[in-house]
Amino acid sequence: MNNDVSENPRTLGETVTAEIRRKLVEGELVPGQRLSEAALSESLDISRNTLREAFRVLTQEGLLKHEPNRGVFVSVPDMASIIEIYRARRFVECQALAQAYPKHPAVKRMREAVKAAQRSAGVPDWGAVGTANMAFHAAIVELADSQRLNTFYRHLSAELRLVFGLLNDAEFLHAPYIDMNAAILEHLEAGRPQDAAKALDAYLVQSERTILAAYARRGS
Amino acid sequence: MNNDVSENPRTLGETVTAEIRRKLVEGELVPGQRLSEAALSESLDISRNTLREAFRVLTQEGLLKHEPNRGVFVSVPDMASIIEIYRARRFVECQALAQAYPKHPAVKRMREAVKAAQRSAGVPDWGAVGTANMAFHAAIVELADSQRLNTFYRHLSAELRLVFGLLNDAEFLHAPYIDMNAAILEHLEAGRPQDAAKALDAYLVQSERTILAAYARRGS
DNA sequence: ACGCTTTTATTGTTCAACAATCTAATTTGT
DNA sequence: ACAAATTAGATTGTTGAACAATAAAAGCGT
Repeated sequence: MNNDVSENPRTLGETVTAEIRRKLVEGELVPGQRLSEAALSESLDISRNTLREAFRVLTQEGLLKHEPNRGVFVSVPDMASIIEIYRARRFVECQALAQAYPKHPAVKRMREAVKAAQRSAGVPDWGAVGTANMAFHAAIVELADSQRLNTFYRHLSAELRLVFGLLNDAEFLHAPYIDMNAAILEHLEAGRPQDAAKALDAYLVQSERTILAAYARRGS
Repeated sequence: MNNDVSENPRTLGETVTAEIRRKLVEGELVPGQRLSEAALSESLDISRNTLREAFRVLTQEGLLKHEPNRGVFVSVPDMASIIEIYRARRFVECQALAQAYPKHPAVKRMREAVKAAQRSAGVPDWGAVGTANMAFHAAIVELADSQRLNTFYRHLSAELRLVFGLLNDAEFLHAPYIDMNAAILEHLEAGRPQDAAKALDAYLVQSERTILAAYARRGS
């Protein structure tokens, strides 16, 4: 069906969609915020119609919420969403890892992500650590060799970054997991995908707990 | 994040999106067909801008393909897509079934789908059998208790219906699977989710082969 | 038949307008 | 003062027309 995932944005609409998406995942637009068509279209120097097309795409991706006749808002992740996202993550990632072929090309990307995370942790640059961490998990999903699953996971990740934006310090969110990722990779490369999946599951359970706790006491 | 899946279409744009989606999955619009903005907007009696918003949504769902400056086309499933879709189906469905709780509410929906399929097979109404069959598999995914996975699977299903539209007789596509579904359900209800998952995997492998074969000799 | 220009049709994008609807302020009744 | 009803204001929903940008088709000379 030739659905290329995201080739070079060609049209203005695609460009602006990517731009708004960036602002969303980088926290420039915060959850709950209402995105006025008039204001945003003017600030981006595009027409309302073009902006509305971008809104539809990003709403479909779960980053925006459209309330008819009221406007579009940046999605506000609640606890249920966080639990939901992690449930889906465990579902997809663990299964992908458990049935992985240890010499799959994506393993190389996992390895590089681990190294990048360790490097950035030494600087330290926790933002970069977070990025590397997400690349690691995206690579895990790639093990399943499914374009559609990859796209699905990308949307999950983007929603999760919305959650991160709600929290503050990224350090304790990512720091503990560098070693766990390394261990998971080791299991996989040693031909023990089941152990890798088990370690990943533990990772995700702990991560979910940490995020939920941070979410519960956010703002303090 | 409150992303309601598909409440009653309120705005015209949402209504027309649903209408075009229906035409796509019901085969009224066939793969490869180009959807002219001028023609379609006039036939639906809506403006081009509203139509374009609908196009963006349906493109995101994988039903349409957007080629900048050329137009939007109904996605043309090729063999690679079929294989991809089935890979994702096996991934999601088998995992959902394997870890299912035998008393999950979705089991009831599975049971009803099986009964509906058997009833329609007696009529016979193979279109209805196909619909019931898809409901059965959607219910399997519901076992995983993930809204996001459900949405993902709904998109997979819609793409698959595009494939069906490419083929002709629906009978042999669905008829053999009524009993297999019943067997899967029995395994699950008897508390043998692993066996159910195994049977489902066999089901999907066979279904994929059948579809691919029919696809290869389509038009004959 | 081939490569090149020109024409034509379609999409991309904007703008202005108005209808429909929500929100907030104001008025009104008690 | 307070609640309900009304009004006014702002925003979204939708349209139609317009023009620019691009791609497909047609023409043309060789």
